[in-house]
Amino acid sequence: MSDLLDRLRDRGWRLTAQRRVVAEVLDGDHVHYTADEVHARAAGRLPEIARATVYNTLSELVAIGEVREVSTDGRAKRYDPNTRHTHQHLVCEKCGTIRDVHPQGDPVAALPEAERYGFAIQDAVVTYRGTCPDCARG
Amino acid sequence: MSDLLDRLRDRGWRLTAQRRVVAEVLDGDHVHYTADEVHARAAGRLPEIARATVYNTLSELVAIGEVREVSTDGRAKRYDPNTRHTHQHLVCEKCGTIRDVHPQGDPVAALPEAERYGFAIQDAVVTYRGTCPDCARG
DNA sequence: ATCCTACATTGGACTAAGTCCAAGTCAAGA
DNA sequence: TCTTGACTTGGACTTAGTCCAATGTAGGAT
Repeated sequence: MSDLLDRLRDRGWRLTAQRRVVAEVLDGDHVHYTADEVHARAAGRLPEIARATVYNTLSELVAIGEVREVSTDGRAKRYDPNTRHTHQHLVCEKCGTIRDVHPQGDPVAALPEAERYGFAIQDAVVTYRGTCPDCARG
Repeated sequence: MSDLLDRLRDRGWRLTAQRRVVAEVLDGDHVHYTADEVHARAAGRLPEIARATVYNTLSELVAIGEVREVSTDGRAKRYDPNTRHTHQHLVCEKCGTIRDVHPQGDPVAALPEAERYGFAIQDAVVTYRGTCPDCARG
């Protein structure tokens, strides 16, 4: 985590208490909070933090590539701090749980030239949809 | 298109003027309108149609599998009437244009058992992101 | 150690996308 | 043609997110 703070400082970021707690909240594996969830957790440590600040900070983290924006369900966007290793997502249709997964091969290679319509393709986002073990039991 | 109306009638739908124009708007290839775009086009033919009716009709069409809901960008959902042939989407990052594409192979097969976390996987949604020829020239 | 100031934060108003509901309308079967 | 339950309406409401003027402060300059 402190390495993230270091990277931010290297970029000339002012290290405010607010940015610190947002960065702390976004620490860990399989973390995919919505902006409101980040705000709620950040407010646990720094009660007066404003929603606008959380949105600002998240947008900045996305802009510099430290956090990925994920919109799996057309509802609130989620923020994924794991940008070190490229990965895709596995989502439970019932409860919305998200796991990071690593499929084999390159999905971009599966798209034939004739299907590219002259686009310069940058990447492919894959979302696996299914039912998690907990929901299957329920 | 009238085959869609037939299928709806077979399901016991009341064929109102409103449902008719929504179905007509959603006719064609590479159609991916937002709810508001559907409403605007429908209102061209039936000026008094309410937004709520368009939302209702779209939800029903999605529920019975005649239309697919697509959320590529975390903004408004788009509605895709092409559900006969499974396909994925190619999106231009700049202008938002969407094309239907047909990648080779089954993306679900690319996910190793060890990466499935006990989920029962139903399908995979793939979004190719890139820049379309028009935007590349601009 | 303190001062400055450009950058950051705040909170409240605003927008976009979508949902909900009570009252009115109408498609289609009897 | 009548009836009725399904459908539509429009406006209020919710959720997610953006914007902005006023205020605060991190960190370099002195």
